[in-house]
Amino acid sequence: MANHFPADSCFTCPKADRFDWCRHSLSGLTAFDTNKNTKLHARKETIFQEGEPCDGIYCVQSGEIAIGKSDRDGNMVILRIADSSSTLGLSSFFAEREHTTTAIALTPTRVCHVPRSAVEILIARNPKLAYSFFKHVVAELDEMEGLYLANATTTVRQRLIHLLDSVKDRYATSNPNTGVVLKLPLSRCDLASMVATRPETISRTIQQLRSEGIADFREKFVTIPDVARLAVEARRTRTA
Amino acid sequence: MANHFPADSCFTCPKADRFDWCRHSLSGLTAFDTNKNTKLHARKETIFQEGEPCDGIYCVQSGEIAIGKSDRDGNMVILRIADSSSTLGLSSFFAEREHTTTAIALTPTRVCHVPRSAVEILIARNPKLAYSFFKHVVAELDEMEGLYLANATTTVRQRLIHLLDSVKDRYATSNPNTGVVLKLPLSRCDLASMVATRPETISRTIQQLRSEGIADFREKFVTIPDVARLAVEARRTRTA
DNA sequence: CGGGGGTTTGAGTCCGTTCAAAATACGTGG
DNA sequence: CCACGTATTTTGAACGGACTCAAACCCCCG
Repeated sequence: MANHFPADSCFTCPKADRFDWCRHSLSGLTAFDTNKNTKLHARKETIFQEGEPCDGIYCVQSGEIAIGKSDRDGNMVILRIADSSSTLGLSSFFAEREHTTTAIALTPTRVCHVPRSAVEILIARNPKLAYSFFKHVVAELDEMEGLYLANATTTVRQRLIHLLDSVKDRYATSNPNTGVVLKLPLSRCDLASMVATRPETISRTIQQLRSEGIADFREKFVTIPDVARLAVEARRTRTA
Repeated sequence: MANHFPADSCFTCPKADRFDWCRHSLSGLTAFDTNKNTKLHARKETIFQEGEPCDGIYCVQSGEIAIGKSDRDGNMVILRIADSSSTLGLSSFFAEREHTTTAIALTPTRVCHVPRSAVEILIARNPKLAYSFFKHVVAELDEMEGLYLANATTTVRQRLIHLLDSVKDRYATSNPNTGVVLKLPLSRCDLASMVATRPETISRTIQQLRSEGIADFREKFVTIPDVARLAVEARRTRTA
């Protein structure tokens, strides 16, 4: 499982620009350092799971993490993707209850776990921090409401295109004259979970997008000849 | 449109037990009273709308309100229903941006609008209040994640049954030996929006539930012979 | 009594699912 | 570094749930 080793110090946080909320709370960081816990997770490893008690928050230093939720039959959907700019577990932390989602590493990942007590100390010293966290959660709520709506009113093709559009900046590798090339940390199954459909359907939809000249999937690389077209195509229902 | 009249005083709030966050903040209520704005909305009236600037929060004193979101083509889904125990607009308020959802009265409704300045004063006097609000938003996020999952993995029939199950306490009118009777403030169109489908499908599903003896819809009244069965049936895919 | 919105019913179609098999990628050990 | 076994992905065919469009129906209100 996860690789344990001496915790990183917040004062030498490998994340160059730290976390948005962290930048403004440097004075309280010593509380963090005394209790922190840094772990390395391999691909597919679980960082935390639905139903597990939540005893703090997670700072993602590097890697890509899928945040998902599954029902009793084992069906799983990916709600969002967290990366090195993310802080995980905020909602469960503030609700003071078990995790309601599951976090799984999509790539090798380095994560700091900060226990409840340390977070509370930090907030006590800097009350505005709570607002910063609050805004994170609000953004997630807004995101979820949008996802829910999109899922109810669009086709798989539209959702997949929209997904590409929404991650095009995050995963762009190069921009030669052939168009933008994305390197997705997602398998076809992951893509399926993200647009709430089945792998078979994703496969077929990918073929369709290729034939339409919208996006060309090769392994985990996606070539998009005309990025601007994504936004347009995301609204079209008919294949025409 | 909405019926304006002198604002209610928080000190004589018609809501007997006040709001959970309000109960603990009585000392700051004078700030509210100076600026508040009480409105009466008729059925189908809009209380606030997506894109509108958010300049405070709303306390629902009485009535039922649909919180929805719609896309550019006018498709609308109902995300949740607010009633007299609800405070509206918290997420937009704390995100400090326009409303991302629309609130429409399902029944005649009495709502107090509390401007931003007043809320801020109240929070300043009682910082714990922010946590109370925070928890509200977290609960909504959790709810949305669950809805999203359910929508992706269940049929309309399952979702409708689950909906009945989840509102059975809120709308129960009587409990004669014929079973529980609910009085829903929802039209068939509203039901459709709540389970993310079309009115026609709701109509057909209702027929199905009647023939299965699960729920009998008559106008806005729903008779449920065996409430315990709802939870069971909500998991069954096959009609068998 | 005559609209008119909401609801129901019907028929046909489509998108996405399901199940099954073939093809391809991938990791692991020799 | 290659060969093999496993997992993932693709392809195919058939099915089914929900949508669409359209018409009939019904109830409420004026």
